[in-house]
Amino acid sequence: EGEGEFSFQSSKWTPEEEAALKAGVLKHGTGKWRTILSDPHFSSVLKSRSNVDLKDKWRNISVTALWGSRKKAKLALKRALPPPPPKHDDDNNTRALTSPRTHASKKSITSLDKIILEAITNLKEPRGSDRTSIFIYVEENFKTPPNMKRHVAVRLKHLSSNGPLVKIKHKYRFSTNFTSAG
Amino acid sequence: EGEGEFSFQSSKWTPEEEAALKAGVLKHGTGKWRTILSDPHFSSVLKSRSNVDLKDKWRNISVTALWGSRKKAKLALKRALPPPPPKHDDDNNTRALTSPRTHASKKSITSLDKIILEAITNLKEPRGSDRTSIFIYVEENFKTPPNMKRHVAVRLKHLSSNGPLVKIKHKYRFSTNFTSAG
DNA sequence: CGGTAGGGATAGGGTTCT
DNA sequence: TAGAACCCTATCCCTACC
Repeated sequence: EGEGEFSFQSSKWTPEEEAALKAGVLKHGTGKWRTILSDPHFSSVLKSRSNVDLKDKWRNISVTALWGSRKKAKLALKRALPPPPPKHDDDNNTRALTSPRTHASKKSITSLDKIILEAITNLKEPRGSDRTSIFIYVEENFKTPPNMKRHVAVRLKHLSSNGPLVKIKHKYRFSTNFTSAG
Repeated sequence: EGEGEFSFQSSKWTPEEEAALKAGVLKHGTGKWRTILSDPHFSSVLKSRSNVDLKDKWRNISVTALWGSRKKAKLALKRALPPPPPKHDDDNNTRALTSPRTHASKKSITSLDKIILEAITNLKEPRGSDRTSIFIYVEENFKTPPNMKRHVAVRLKHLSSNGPLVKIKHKYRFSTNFTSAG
């Protein structure tokens, strides 16, 4: 077909299909797309989908689930960092789906408190940064032990109770942000 | 708090770049953004643009130059269909009945006059809908033959001269809108 | 080319900036 | 309000690999 003029077949996933996919992954595991499709329990709902469709959709679901809290932090990071080099052709959307740059350049943690201050400074959020943004910043920029969040939370509490940080309570939000006192 | 922020170089498209884009579309067709970028004939001029940039720019060009009122029609459509259906699908063929936006669900044309009236009704434009809005509505919601516009124009003329439609002439515009008489 | 993984491309809705 | 540039997400495509 040489034309293809106005023919799309963009078929959005229905909630039913998505539920079937999730159930299928629960039952058969990820990476078993053809198996899920062949399962008579899901095949009726998913009959218009291919195994590749399932794989792609599962990827999307996973990515967006991961991002719930990351998105805000990433946006803040983006704001805080100077504009990237003169926009080359790999500067399109696809990078968002891959791992954030290279983790090879992460520094080792030396002083957690200094790192926290660095995060808040670099995030440059006008109304301070909340815990999650700080977590993400640290995670993205340093080699972190598995219990980093707890350590950071402890230090945040300490730094704000008798240190250089100030807690900001918002009228319209439930989260508490942190900012420098000085 | 006025911090000297980071100005993003809003790289405006130069006439050369725009010409290269148009030539590229002529040569490779729309939707071949990466191909256009890879074409040595255009890559030098467009080297600071991404495939997504090309797509976006082409959309801007098309909206303003070719289809001035396509946007208006789309906005009207959006206005007209605000409450996405209460999610109420039959078991027969969910995909065909949901999401009027998917082109896969276009109905076959049976009665053009009825379709025209449906368009005007659903577009819900307070001052009636002009030809182009109606064209777009039909194009978006039905499988159309290539000469749909001419057919619709003929029926519009007929329906307004001795039918249920009323032509509205505007003081400040040159276009003529149509609305139901009843 | 049967199936999967992952990079990549595209369309279209949104957002930001002016 | 509008237009241009740009961002975000969902979907689909391509290729390497086994």
